[in-house]
Amino acid sequence: MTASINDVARAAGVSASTVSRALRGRPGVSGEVRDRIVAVAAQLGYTASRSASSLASGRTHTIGVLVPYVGRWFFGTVLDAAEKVFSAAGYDVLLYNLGSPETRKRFFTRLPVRKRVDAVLSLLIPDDGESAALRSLGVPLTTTVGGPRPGFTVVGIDDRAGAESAVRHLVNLGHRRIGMISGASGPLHWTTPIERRNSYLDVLADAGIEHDPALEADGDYTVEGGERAMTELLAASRPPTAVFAQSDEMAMGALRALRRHRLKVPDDVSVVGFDDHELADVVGLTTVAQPVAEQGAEAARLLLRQLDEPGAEPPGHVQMPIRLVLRETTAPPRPRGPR
Amino acid sequence: MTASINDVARAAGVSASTVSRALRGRPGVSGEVRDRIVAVAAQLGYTASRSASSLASGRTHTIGVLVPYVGRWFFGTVLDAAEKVFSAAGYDVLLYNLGSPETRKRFFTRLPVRKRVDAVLSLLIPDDGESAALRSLGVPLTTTVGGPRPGFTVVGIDDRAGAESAVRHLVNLGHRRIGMISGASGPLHWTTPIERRNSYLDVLADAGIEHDPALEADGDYTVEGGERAMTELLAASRPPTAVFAQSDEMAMGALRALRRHRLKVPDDVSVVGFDDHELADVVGLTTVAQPVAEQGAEAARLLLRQLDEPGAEPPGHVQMPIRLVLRETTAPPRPRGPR
DNA sequence: CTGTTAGCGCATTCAG
DNA sequence: CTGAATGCGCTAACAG
Repeated sequence: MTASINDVARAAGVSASTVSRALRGRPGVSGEVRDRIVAVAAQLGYTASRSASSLASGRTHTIGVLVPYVGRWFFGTVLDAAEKVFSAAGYDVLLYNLGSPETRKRFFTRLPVRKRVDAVLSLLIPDDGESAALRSLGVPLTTTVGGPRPGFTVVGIDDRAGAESAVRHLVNLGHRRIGMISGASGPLHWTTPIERRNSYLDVLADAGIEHDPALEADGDYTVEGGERAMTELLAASRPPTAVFAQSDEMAMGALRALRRHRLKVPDDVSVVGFDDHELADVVGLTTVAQPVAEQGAEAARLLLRQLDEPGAEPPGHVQMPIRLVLRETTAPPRPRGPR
Repeated sequence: MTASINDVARAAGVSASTVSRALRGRPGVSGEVRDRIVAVAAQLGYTASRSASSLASGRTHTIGVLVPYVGRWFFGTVLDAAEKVFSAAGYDVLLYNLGSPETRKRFFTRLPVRKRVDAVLSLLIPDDGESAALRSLGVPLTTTVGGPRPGFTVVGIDDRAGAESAVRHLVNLGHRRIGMISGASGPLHWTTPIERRNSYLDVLADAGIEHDPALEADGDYTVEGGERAMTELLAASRPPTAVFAQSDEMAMGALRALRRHRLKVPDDVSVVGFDDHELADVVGLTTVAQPVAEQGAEAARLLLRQLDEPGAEPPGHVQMPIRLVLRETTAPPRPRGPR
């Protein structure tokens, strides 16, 4: 079997406690003894068992990260950045991929992170029951999505301002029939699509444009969904001349649908997305950029700070900047004439 | 604090051992008592501490997953699928994002998974030293990349056949100046780019086409790298009329470079990628499709099987099918005339 | 500065 | 079928 702390203690001619202290850099060990212990440990390939040390100390040096879809660009990017911060600080990451309602439900009823993590970073928005479950863990909680929540530190963006800049851009170009592809049927309690929709409605109202329900479709936050939604919109009696997609993935699906219908972008239809996906530039997509990796990194940092300073009051809500990136999928509507 | 096994035992009027047996579905507990214990545990919100149970039993119910870049589509997709299989079987996932040489080195010297996982799934190719370190863990090992390795079960694709189908497709279209964008400067011991390059050379030789080193460039497996590489190729004295990119992300970067140079695809230059990225269809990219999520799921299943049947000899190497997907970025070269 | 003594919470003998 | 003891490997409190 692999070496235990007692093996190291014996080999170094000291007690187990001294080994423990020495290896964790705690004070109370003379330099000479410490060096010897470190050398012996290295030579034996000793690593402390996290299970045992967690059990004894109550600290796990592990962060639980909850993600709806690791395969999705947005979440993968946030996770990547957050993991780097955690691992640099000596923390391991326990990953929970909670995309389907069943896995999600199972997670929150069994709560496998109990007694297993020092903190939780949630990339999904917990509903009230789920929030309560998480709070019952008694560890710091942070999320990168949705609005402020009691008991959570949230790092996010101003969704309303982002959506507003997108829709206003289309209005300013002269569009009057502006469609929207939303991501409404996503996870429960996902307020993002609602916020973005509200902005959309506000801008239309502000511009004196009457809202047409036939110009809204659900794209489920996926490429395929975006394609379906765009196809739906094109089937309307008076199709839109511009579309705001609530995510770049849906916008790309919309582009695909438009291409299949032999419609030119932006000549026939303008499209604006949201996220600034790494491939948005490849397809020339105009979009609302948000600092995705930075949100993950910042959320991780805030969580670590709470671990370091248990007393301090954590920040409730941090907002990162967004900005509209103009590319080639938006232009003024066709002068007039029949489509 | 949160309930312990003794709290449950006391509340149910039984001993801790009975609680342990009942909750884990072990035989030796009467139905009536079992029901009572389950009810009490649920009511108290009891979950066994993984640390304690690992320490006592030696089993962690945790899988370590090593990933070079979680943010990349390929790895995110593999991870997503693998995690679902693991969690469905009751295993948690400890994620290690080992993109940079430093984090990678630290991981393999400190080996934080020691005594912490029941098995390891590596989405990166360990070099010899790293392989030895992993083998020293004494747990089943599986990887989804690279060729067969002693001590590992590997689930992958036939890289040579994949690259061959891509390059042969270009040759069959009539191209003679065929460039390649490879991903050579990736992680150490990453044999994939080498295999694919060998195929490229073989097909050229087979078609009687002389290999021109000026037609090869390194794209680092990223969109930006692909763009840079394509720009390089276009600067050659006799630029290629077709390009094989070793990944879709690099192919998309190449498309961007071509667009910036006002070159038409496929009229001026044909492009074929590798992977069948979820957005390949959006940009109409011809590519070699590989079953990405399936590889993750299959690798996870094989690992679980080894955990269930410790005696059985694990399969050494499983190959998944690839296929060429024809879209709109490939066509015969321009008839003749000056470019 | 160092060693000794107790658990951390659970799974696993072994008795009964 | 059930309970009492024992120890997993480590850290923390206490002595010295």
